[in-house]
Amino acid sequence: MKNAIREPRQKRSIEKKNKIIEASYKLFSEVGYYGTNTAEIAKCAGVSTGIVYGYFQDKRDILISVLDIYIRNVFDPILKILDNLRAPLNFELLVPQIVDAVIKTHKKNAKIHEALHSLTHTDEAVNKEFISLEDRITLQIAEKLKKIGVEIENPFEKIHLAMDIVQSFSHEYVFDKHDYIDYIVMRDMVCRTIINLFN
Amino acid sequence: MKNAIREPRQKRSIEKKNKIIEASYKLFSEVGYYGTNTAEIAKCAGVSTGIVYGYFQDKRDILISVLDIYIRNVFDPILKILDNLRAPLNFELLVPQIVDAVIKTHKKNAKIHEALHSLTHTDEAVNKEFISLEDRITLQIAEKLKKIGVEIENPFEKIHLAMDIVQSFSHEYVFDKHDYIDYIVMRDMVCRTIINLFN
Amino acid sequence: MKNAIREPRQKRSIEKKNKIIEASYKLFSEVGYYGTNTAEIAKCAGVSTGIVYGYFQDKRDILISVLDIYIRNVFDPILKILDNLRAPLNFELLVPQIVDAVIKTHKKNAKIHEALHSLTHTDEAVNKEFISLEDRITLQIAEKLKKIGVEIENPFEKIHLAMDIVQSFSHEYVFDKHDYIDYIVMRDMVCRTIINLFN
Amino acid sequence: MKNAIREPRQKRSIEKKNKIIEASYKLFSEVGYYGTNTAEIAKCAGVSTGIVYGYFQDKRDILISVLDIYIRNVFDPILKILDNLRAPLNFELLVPQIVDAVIKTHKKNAKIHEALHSLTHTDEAVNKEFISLEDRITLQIAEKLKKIGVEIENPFEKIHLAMDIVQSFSHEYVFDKHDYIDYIVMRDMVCRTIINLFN
DNA sequence: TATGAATGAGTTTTCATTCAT
DNA sequence: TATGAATGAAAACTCATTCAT
Repeated sequence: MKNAIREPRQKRSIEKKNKIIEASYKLFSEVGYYGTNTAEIAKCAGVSTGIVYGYFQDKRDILISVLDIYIRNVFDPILKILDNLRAPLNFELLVPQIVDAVIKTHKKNAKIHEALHSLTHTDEAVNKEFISLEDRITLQIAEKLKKIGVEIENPFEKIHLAMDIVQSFSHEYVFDKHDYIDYIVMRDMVCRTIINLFN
Repeated sequence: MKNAIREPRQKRSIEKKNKIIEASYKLFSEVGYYGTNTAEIAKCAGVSTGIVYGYFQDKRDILISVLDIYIRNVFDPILKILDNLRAPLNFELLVPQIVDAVIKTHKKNAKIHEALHSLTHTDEAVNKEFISLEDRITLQIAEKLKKIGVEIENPFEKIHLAMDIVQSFSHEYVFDKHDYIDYIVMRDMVCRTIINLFN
Repeated sequence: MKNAIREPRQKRSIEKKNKIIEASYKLFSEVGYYGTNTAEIAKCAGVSTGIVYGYFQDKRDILISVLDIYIRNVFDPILKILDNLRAPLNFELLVPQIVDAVIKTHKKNAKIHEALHSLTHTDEAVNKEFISLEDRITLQIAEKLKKIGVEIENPFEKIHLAMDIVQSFSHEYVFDKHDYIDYIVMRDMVCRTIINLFN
Repeated sequence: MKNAIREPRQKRSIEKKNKIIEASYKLFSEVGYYGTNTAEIAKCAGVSTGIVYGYFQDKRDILISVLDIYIRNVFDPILKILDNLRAPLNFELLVPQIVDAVIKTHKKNAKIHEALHSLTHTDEAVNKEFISLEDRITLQIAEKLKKIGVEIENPFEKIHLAMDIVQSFSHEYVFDKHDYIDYIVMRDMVCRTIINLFN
């Protein structure tokens, strides 16, 4: 039972563990996983290097915790939206609301999203977590729609496609990379496209 | 004149440089940039570790060369399609062809795409190269459409959105991550969506 | 008065100190001194890491306590045998008894013996303790023999040699390392050899 | 094929690898395996820390190489003695010669012997190597005796016991630990004991 | 040009010991 | 006395880059 990881129960400890996760979140966002070292994490969290390994097995274990936080940050707003969904659905009103919500979430999480998503290629656990996130979003939306009596042909494919579109658009929108694009126009275009998809 | 990088003129030298790029391409695809070290690159290319620094400033410089190749691999098929474009356009026929072409390209390049794209977050030059690629694709398509007399409202936004959709779908298609998705159904959905966008 | 080590007087304290020693004894036996860390000792003893330093100066100080116990475990059976020694000695009967007793002791202590003895090379105090143990065994046996009127030429050398032989044989016997050796035959050989030494 | 270990072919490289082994041999002898760190090994060998890992997988791999050298240093003199053995054997002359030879070998190797032997407890490979050494010595002696026509009852047990006696005595002799022992007297006693064993 | 051995700063990780509670 | 979280120095090991040949 070497290297037993403290599962902190006391408030102070939990706070310290969270500080380490927050520091890592921040640093991974800014300079990526490979650009961050454990000494910097410790320093940024205001703790010693040693205690980092009191709370986490290794550097990758911190990554997983950061990933957890990220996943929650992304998934929770979606759940909230779904909770408030009532029949009959007015897609004309609903879709823009959702698009704006996703943009808002993405604005807050874009950098850590990039940092974490860039690891899907080389870290199977991270990859799985992202896939699972997509699965959960798709399936929960499908379930909800069915529950409130909205009949859709090929619901999984439609929802998933819509999600992909909103996601990649949000990314474009947030990073505002191309000066020949009018992102307001593009936003409306995205909404229209998705509305058409569901009608 | 320290660190003067040879611009190889002799055939043998050019071949050697290409071998290094190919080896890197392969290794970056398989285990990513950070998972590859220069000794492995040299070994895989069949050259010495030292000579790598005869052809490249540093490891990142190899990355840039690999990126160039990748960009060309992705952009060339698009150029070819554009070259063959003649008015009047039949979107019903054209869009599926393009979608399938992008899928085909993506099948060949998906892994290196991930490896390289994951670096956009931390490497500004890589980031710019990806943005520029999108710019060039969007603008060239727009130009071509104009040239052959196809009038479209908000062409940049439409083309860019279409590109985003096709790209993210191709990624889904190639990695085939979700078992509840019928990717054939989804492909048709993507085509339909894009056709609607342009009509 | 920094680092003042408590000499535990209360019963509970003495018990706690003993628990730490026992835990260390066990762990040193299993994975050696360097393979054991103080956190494990504390955990195995059911105490906090901090209090270990209430009873011991440092990790090495625990080692010394473990060594003390070991020395006692080895020396006491010998004392008991010596106490029961009465003239005239029948070496034919006595030697096998002693050999079997040493084997028995060794069976119980072989692993901790190895763990501790392996430190004689780098820890002078441990080394001295082992030398002193041999000294005391040799001298006490010599004294006893003299006391009961057994005259032996070069008693120290003989006793010491006999002790060495019995010890190294016990080690062989306990670990049973060589399959081409019949350890029963070897045991009789050892007894015979020692009997001859003293006749 | 990460961390490929150089198998040095060039003379300079072999020399460097040997230097590292020699430095380790020296340091392990003086302060033991756990008292030596790789930086010190490198410094003592006059090389960089990095190149140590060019020649060896890890620190333990150096240990194994040191062990190999030690084994050879101990085994070769025995082989030489065996080679020169001719019937009829005069044990009265032969045994003292062997005892002195073993003492001589031990004088040269006692410290590294202790350092390496202390690891048998925690490193199975080291343990096996020591057992194998004893096996080879015992079996080769037995074989040789048979070859030159010397008939012995229970040869393996006798030879092994004799080896144990000589070994533990050599150890005593070299470290000269007990001032009440006359090691010259003890040496004769050892010789006598072994001669009796074989007659 | 080419080799591949060599460098050494930098990284992750461990653990005896201390200290706030 | 007792706790166990916290410290930080030190360890093993890696790898981009250089350099003697």
